[in-house]
Amino acid sequence: MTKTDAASLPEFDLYSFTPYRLAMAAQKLSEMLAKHYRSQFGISIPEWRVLVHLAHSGDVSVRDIEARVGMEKSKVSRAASRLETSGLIVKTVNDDDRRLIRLTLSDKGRTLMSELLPLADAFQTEITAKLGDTLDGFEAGLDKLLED
Amino acid sequence: MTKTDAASLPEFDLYSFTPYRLAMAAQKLSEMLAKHYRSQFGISIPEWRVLVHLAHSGDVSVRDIEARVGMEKSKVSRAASRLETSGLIVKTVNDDDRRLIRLTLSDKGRTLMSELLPLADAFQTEITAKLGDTLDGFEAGLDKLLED
DNA sequence: CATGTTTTGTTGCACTTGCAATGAAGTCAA
DNA sequence: TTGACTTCATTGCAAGTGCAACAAAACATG
Repeated sequence: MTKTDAASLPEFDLYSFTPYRLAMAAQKLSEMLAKHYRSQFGISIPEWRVLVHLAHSGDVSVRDIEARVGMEKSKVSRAASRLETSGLIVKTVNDDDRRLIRLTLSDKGRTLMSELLPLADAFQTEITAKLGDTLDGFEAGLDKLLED
Repeated sequence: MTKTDAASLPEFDLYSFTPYRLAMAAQKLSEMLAKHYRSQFGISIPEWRVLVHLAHSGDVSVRDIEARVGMEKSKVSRAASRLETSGLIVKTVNDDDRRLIRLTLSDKGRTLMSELLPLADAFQTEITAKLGDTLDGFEAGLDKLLED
C-alpha cells in the first residue's frame, strides 16, 4: 500500500471551474473600468460604487448602500468619509432618525458624475458588443446566480 | 442657463450594469466557496488558488502562478509563505535556474487537497444545477470576456 | 571576460479590509 | 419614565493588499 501520492489526487481543472472563471472575468472588467476612472479622477472602486448609487437613488444612508450594493458597512462608511474629504459628497444627519446619515452628492460630485456616467455607459456598450450573441444567455445566467 | 443639477445627470441603472452584476455574482460564489474551506481548513482564497494550481500542475514557480492565475506576484509569494508555514507546501530552489522557486505540495498538502477537491467539484455541480439551461450561454459569455 | 540589462522573488510602506467592539439613537413594554 | 433590546454608523486592530524598491541570479552584447 502506497502513501497518498500525486496520482491519488482527484482530477480537477481549475480553468473550467466556474467560480474561478467568474472571478477572473469580474476582475478583468473591474480593472478595465477602474483604470479609466482611477487614473482620471482618483476614485477607488468602493468610492465609485457609492457615487453611482447616490447618482441613481438620490439621498441614501450608509445602511441603504450596504444593503443594496452588498458592501460591508465599514467599507461604505470609509468610502463615504474619503468622498466627503474630497468634497464629492456631503454627510448630514437625518433629523427624523438621528442615527441615520444622509449622503448627498455635492455640486462637485454631481459634476464629476456627469462626466463619469457616460463613460460607464460607453463601457457597457463595449461589453455588450464583445458579448455579441451570447449577451442574453450570459445575462440570464447572471440572473440565476444572483437570485435569492 | 442652469448650473449642473440633479436632473442633468444621465440615466444610469447600476443594477443592470454588467460589470457590477458580474462582480456581485463572483463575490457571492467566492464567499460561498470560501465559507466551506476557510472555516473547515483555515485557508484563504489566495492560498486556495495556489493549492489548486499546484494540485493541477505539479511543481510550479511563483511566476507560473502569477501568469496563469492572474495574481500579483507578491500575493503569490506571501500566500506561498503562509502555506509553507502551515506545512502544506514545500519551497525549494530550482537548481537549473536558481532564481526560480519550486513550489510543491507536501504530503500534508496533498492529503488536504484530496479532501478539498471533491468539495470544489460538488460546488461546481451545485452551480451547474443552479444555472440549468442557461449554463451553456453563460459559459460562452465567460469565454468571450476572458479571451485575448 | 566584463558590464549593463532583464528576470525572479521578497520586502517595506502606506493603505484597505473584515470583524468585533463601541457609542449614540431609537423602540418597546411594563 | 425606566430599563432592556435593537439599529446605525464609526473605529481599533490585526491581517491582507498593491506598488515600488530591492537583491540575487541569469542573460546578452561588446
